[in-house]
Amino acid sequence: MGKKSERKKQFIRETARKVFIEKGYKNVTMKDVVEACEISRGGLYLYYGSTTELFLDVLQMEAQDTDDAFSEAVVNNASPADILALFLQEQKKELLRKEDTLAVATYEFAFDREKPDKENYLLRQFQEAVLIIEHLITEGVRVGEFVCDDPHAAARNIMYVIEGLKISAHTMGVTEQTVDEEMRYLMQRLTNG
Amino acid sequence: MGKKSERKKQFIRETARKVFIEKGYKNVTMKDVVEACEISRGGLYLYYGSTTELFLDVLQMEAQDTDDAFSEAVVNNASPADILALFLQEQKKELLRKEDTLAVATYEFAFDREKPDKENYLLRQFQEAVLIIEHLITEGVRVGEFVCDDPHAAARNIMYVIEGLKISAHTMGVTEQTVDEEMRYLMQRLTNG
Amino acid sequence: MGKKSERKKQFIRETARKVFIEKGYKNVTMKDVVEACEISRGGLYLYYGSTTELFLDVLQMEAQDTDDAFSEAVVNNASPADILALFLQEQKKELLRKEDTLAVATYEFAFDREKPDKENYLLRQFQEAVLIIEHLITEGVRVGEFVCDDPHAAARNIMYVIEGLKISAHTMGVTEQTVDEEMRYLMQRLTNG
Amino acid sequence: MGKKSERKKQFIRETARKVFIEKGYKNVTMKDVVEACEISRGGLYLYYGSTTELFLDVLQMEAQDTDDAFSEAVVNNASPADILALFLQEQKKELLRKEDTLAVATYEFAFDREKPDKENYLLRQFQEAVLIIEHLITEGVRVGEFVCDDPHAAARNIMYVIEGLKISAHTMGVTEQTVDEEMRYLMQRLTNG
DNA sequence: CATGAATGAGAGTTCATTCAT
DNA sequence: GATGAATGAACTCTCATTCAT
Repeated sequence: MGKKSERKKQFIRETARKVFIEKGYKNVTMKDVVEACEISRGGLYLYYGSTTELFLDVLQMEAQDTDDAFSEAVVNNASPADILALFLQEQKKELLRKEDTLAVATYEFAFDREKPDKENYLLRQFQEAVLIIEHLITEGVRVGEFVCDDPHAAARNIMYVIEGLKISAHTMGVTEQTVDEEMRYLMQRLTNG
Repeated sequence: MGKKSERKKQFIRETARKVFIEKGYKNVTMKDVVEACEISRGGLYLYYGSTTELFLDVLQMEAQDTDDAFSEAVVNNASPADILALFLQEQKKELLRKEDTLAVATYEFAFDREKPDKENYLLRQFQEAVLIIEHLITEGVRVGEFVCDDPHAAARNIMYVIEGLKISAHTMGVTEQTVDEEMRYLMQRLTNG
Repeated sequence: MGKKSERKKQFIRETARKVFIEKGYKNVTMKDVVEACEISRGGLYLYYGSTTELFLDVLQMEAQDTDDAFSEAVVNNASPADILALFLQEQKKELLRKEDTLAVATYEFAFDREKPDKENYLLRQFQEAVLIIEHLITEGVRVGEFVCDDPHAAARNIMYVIEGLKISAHTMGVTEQTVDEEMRYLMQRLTNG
Repeated sequence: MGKKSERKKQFIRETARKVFIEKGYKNVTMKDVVEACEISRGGLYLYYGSTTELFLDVLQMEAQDTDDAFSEAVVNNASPADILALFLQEQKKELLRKEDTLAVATYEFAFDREKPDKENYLLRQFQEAVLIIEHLITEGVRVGEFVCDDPHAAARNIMYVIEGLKISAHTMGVTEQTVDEEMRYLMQRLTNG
């Protein structure tokens, strides 16, 4: 595949991303993508054989972008507590974003029984986040900002709360106030001891 | 619809429940249900006009059963800490049950745009659970079993952790050990102060 | 079939008549009739095996009623011109009645290829009307009210105009004024010579 | 849709026309058309979304062809009386054609409630015909062929007779002799005065 | 590479008709 | 007689996928 094709593939991927954001995963048909891209049916099949294949590629692209975001955050020279607060703010923003998020599509994809489960994107994201938080807590404890017996357990618990908030945001709804309160709750536990 | 057909409706509902457990929500077609029930195409439509209608009814049945389970638990004369521990054990059991759970179907249903959103089943379940836990914590504080400034916030946090564990169980997987650790973590916070 | 059944059959027939008026012939299903009558599916089949059978019976009932109307009109002792004018007024009223008419259903029925063409209701109605008009014209000529070479041809022509107005009323629409003008046109030809 | 598919659309339209002629309007299903065209189910939907859409297109095609026929007739240099006689002959031929006519389907279509009533095809045809006849009569009066006080009324009356004959032909049947007699009757009135 | 017409499988839905009660 | 649950045939419509150009 030459340079030109790669650009087209990228165009399809990005357009499909919007479609997945709008309609979730299971509701998206190849026809939807064809129409959104304004290309021919056969043209799409040259690049992707199914919506699953497409979504996997979208997900991978997403992962790269997210990794970059993470990196940026960590590169900051701020104190561990500040970075963690920043991280939670990021999560909050993501949580409350109703439009323009792949969250629902990603959940639906994860639910899908007959997908090629090459690697679990959600798991990797989760584990990476736990590692980062754990690291921050450890650092925080070291510099006296945090009090915590078991940084790993604390980090994992934070992530489960965030997961709980995320799924709740998309199923039953959460208010900004609720998220704020939960985030504060998480921080207090680390600072209060 | 007489007595006889009410029994049949129940039969369909229960059979469909198994189908939803097995295939989720979006993957289930009226044909699937027809085949599982071994009735005729038209026969099913006599009772339910769509899988959505069916799922709503399954959900309602589920809610009734669950309510009963809740009641039983609370009726016990055990101490608040014991009841909460029991409750968490129930949640754990539910969490780890991979087969025989409507969890995924329920999530998928909640994601569905264009469903008649009469009342949010998940939200109600969540709020009821928060109330119960809050009550238990308050009681626990009163009898000196728990230490807690803000029982409502604590209760809600517990439920978000459980939600996080639940969705994680169905997307990235959680081990029994992890659940145990999280549950212990939650209890400790209430007892340690 | 006893007295009671005959009454029920009549009830069905009359209810079905309303349904045919409302929905035409082809659009009416046995289900529609069952629902309109508020009887059971099987119950309807005890009396009528199909909508065709039902419509034939409705038509026959209609014919009887219409015959009575005709008789009344003719029994009058008025002059032939008066009776003919009266007849045309009746036709006008029928023509302009948009609701409460079986006209469309009757046409649709006549179009139906696979009906048992026992006897052509429309043809009989038409021929009877021609006979009556012809008779009136002959009488009118005799008493010097009308001038007409060929009463049969004139009568038939009048009926074709009326048929033309009737079908037009239900396909393209006709105004009361148009009908009036046509009716006057028909009468003038008989009186002007 | 390129050139090639326009040809196919035309093929479908023409094939469907035959189906409508044979079975009327309401009896025709998409399946019937698919089978007549010997194409796939989905293939038909590529061109037409419903039998209604199809029929509207058939009707429009028909209108074009008819318009051409009209034009030809009028272009003739014959006398008004000759042209009118020719017109009536055309109508007679159309009237008596039992096979190969869309008349019944067109009536059924006109009866259909819930159709998109963009423009009333029958009405337009009727009004155009009235205009032409009126013009012919006026010309005929001018050149001394016809005697007529009110050409518009006469023209409209002629059309109602023809409508009456047409609907009668398809509901109760008319003989060629009857049509001839009616046509002669119409001409005589214009020539006799 | 790209197109888009074509296919056919399959889901949804409605009803005429039957039959056990 | 009467009921209404049950069946199955028939239709509508949508897409994934292929293939000739």
